Amino acid sequence: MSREPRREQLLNAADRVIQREGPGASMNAIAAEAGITKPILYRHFGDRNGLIGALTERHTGGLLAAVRAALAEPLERRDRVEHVLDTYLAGIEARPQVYRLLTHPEPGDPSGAGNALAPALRQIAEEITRAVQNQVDLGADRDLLAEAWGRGITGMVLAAGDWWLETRPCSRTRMVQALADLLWGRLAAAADLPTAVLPAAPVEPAAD
Amino acid sequence: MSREPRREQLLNAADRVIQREGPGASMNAIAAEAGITKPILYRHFGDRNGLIGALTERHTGGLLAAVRAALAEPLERRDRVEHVLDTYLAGIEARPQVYRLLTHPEPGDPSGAGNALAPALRQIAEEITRAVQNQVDLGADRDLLAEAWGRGITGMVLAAGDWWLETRPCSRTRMVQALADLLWGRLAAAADLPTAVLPAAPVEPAAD
DNA sequence: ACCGGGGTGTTACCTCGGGTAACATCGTCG
DNA sequence: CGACGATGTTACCCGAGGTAACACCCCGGT
Repeated sequence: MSREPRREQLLNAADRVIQREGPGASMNAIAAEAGITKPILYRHFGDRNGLIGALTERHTGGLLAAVRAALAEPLERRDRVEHVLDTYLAGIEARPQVYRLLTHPEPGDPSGAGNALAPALRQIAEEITRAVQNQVDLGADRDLLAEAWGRGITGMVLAAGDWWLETRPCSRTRMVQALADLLWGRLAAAADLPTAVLPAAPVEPAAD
Repeated sequence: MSREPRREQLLNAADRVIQREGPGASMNAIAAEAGITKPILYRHFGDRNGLIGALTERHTGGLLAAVRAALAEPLERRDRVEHVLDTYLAGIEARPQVYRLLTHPEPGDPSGAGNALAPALRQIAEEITRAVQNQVDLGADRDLLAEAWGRGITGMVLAAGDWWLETRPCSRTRMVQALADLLWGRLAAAADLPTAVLPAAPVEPAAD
């Protein structure tokens, strides 16, 4: 029997323990869950990043495909955007731990790190960029705008989605509306409030 | 002489080594830079989080105050938004390593982690939320919208800012324009491109 | 029947980073 | 002087990533 099936088993085990302990689960823990010891893991995946990477790719497919499909949906643009937002939120809602892994990988490599967007999210950002480039007429600046917006929208949904998952301030559809409204320029369209000037916000050091 | 001055010296040393090696610099390295050994650091800051926290608070002040000031600027709303965006980008541009520390802390604590926004950024998000609540008339939903938007905008700028810092695809002012345009509903306003339907994007596994 | 290779697995170890214990020193205050 | 509180030290513990060396087991070839 080739290595593939065992690899799958190991990934399943890793999946379970991460589901249970969140990312950051130790290699020992994963090995134990699989009923084996560390060196086997390392034989199969090289190092921790390899394991996480494999695990990631496995789940990225689903989310990415869902988002891609949503981006290609033959809807009015606003509806399409809402559909994409809802798809993402539904994804992170369904399996928080897994998507935490996708969206908040342990830093680990100090090499090219410093990126707010994990690989899976970078793929989503690229998907959005491509969609914008292909679907929206943005004139001469379109490449720059599409790239910046792809990253920006992804980061926006990531941060807002995290907050939503944590605090559950409202239903998913309401959240989708809120974000779509933001992207739809409601910030620009809304009227000023009467007292636009306020008496200087309190400056407490915020003992975090 | 009380502990405060020494604390400052130690923080300065930590600052230097982080400037040089990025976040993730080891306590040993920091101690060495300060010309001392680890236990002293621990006496002063308790643990690594304590040190990083102190370091963070030290720099958070500047960025936060700048953003807060920009948010309170008596400008047209669009100009104010641009001003805030520019302030943030200027900040991360000026001292990338420092702001990497503020914006991408090592996870460390597996407790309430899972948040896309570091403490410093959460403060900025709150600042934005407050500004939106106080300045923009959003009707009944205003609390929810303001909170969601605060997080969302912060995440957007974080992700886009990281990308911009890394690849420098354009000038800062251009980047500010791109993001302000996004927030201003240009995505909604732009016309469709002729061939809105495309021949299914290639589905390569993306050997990341 | 023998042997070798490629899979399985093991124990035991290394390194490095966070964190601590125990001890030594210096200056100041009563 | 003595005591206290800060300074500093060496030496250690622990956990996690990662590796070396060895053992087993099956299967196919000669």
